[in-house]
Amino acid sequence: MRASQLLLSTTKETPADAEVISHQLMLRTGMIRKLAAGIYTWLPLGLRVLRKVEAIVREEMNRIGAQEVLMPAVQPAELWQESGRWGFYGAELLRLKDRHQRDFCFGPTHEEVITDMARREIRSYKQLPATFYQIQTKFRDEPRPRFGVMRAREFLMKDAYSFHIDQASLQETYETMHATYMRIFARLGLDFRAVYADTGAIGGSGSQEFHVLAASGEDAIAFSDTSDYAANVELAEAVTPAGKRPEPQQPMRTVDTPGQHSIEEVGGFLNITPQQCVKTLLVQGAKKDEVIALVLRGDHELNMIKVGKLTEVASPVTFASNEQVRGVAGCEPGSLGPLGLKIPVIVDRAAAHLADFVCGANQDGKHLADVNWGRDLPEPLVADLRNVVEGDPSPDGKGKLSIARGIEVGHIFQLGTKYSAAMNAAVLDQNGQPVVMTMGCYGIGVSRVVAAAIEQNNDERGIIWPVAIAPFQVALLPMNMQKSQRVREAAEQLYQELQSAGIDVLFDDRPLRAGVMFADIELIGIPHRLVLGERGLDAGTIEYQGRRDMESQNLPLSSIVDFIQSQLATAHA
RNA sequence: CGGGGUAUAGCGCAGCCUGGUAGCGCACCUGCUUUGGGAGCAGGGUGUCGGGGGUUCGAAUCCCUCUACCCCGACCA
Repeated sequence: MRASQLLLSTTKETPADAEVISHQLMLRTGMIRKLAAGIYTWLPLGLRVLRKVEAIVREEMNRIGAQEVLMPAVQPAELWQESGRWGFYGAELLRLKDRHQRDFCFGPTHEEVITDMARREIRSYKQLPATFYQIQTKFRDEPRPRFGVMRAREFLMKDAYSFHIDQASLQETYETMHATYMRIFARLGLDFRAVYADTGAIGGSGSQEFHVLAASGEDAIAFSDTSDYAANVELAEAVTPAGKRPEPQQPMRTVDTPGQHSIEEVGGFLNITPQQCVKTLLVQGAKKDEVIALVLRGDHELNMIKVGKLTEVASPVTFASNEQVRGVAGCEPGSLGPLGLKIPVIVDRAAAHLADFVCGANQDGKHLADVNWGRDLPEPLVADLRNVVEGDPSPDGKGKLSIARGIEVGHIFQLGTKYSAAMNAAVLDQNGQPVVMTMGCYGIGVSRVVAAAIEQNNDERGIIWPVAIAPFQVALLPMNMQKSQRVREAAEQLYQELQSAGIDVLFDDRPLRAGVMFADIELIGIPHRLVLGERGLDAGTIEYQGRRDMESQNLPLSSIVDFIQSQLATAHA
């Protein structure tokens, strides 16, 4: 494509409201423009990238025999009432009324529509298993859209749904899909991890997320340094510490800690580490007006997902008010401790493994030291309450955990019969008996992938696209083409040759100074750059520089097309 | 939803406190020069100062109100 015919709206300045680098660069390069909060127009440059991501996803879906469909964005309320989600989904569901005052929603996901389609079209077990997918615009009325297309309200998603006669068949397709996702994200050129995950609002049993690793990621993921175990920190189990709990060494004593509240303050004051302290948090119980105490080691963080699943605790997890704390313990939150509380106390595995620890005395300005379970207070009720931390043993027993940040770009679920049972989607089995179909669902955030790729691949000059999804593979920059007939002719000829070789080339034929061209091409992140000038023509050479290269190199003009092809082939290997 | 903030040219901002002329940089248009790393000179304003109401002789500026957007906490691809 000729740059003179491309709407190339690059800017030097960064828009004030863009927080993360991918959002800034997508705006500066002119890939997207905001129309409203969380709603974006894809300009030509951005759409080229989006289409390339789509193409790879589509190819890989087709390769495993998934069939492409296109379902409506606007869906009738009846289907959602049937599945029970019209009431359950909440404010995130954008609801509409038509002129007859009938209720509709703009689809945030398509389990209902596909299940309805399947129950009408699929009659026999002989038609199973079957997988359908679409690449389509979704709308989720996020409470807080941010980071550009990373967390938009309107976004492009590939969603696939599989139907099965039984769990074994689902398991098979789920594993195929897992392998396909691995291929897709590898082909996209991304550094990613598949991790075990919570199932959230979609529901179902088994579930894995695919995360692009990036420091700005909104999720924390834990993975083993020796096995392939990886899980979202929300889910990763903090295992019971190895070995026996140490024996008590010292008698319990009360210490004055005037004005010391936080673990850091108390630890600093008593000259001990946070690992020797426990902290006590009070949350609302599952029963009305009940308060539950949770005890963690001082250096650990509460995991709201794990705690929310405890039968004793109200979900979502809500902290007790200061009034409730005073009512229960007779002190401020900073002096809470597990001794003598008249409410249920649940202790994290690591905290339960401590001996001679420090805790609040339930009396302002005082703490207890050298406290021991089973001696100074009863043996506790123990549960996994905390987020895993760097260095924790891996739950699979192999190696230690590392923590990394990730951007969730894909999620695969084993749904079971959650929707098919609610909507009575059944087929006849060998015996002519109706059997409710078992389902799986599989999503990829196509527009989010674009942002994630930038988040992972950029430098101070701009984006560095993986070749597979770059808007153009090669940029051809003629120097001073307006003045030099020779450069013009050579550039036009090379442009034709590159195109004939099937290379996606951006020919910068704009009448601009060299510096402007260089800056633009680097900003928009084209992986390979060719610079053609008088000097090179005299020597029969052309200047080549990869986007990540420090230096350019002069190569023979006669074989440059072959050279570029070999570069592109290497990138795909 | 809870808490905080912003709204002035396409973008980034000043002006507001102390009411009186609409301003700067970038971008954009015209001309000349320049031409391998975001050029220089000269000329050009493209604006409902977010909307509505009020105070005033006079409002970007003061008051009321509405809206939109952004940031910090509970969700998701």
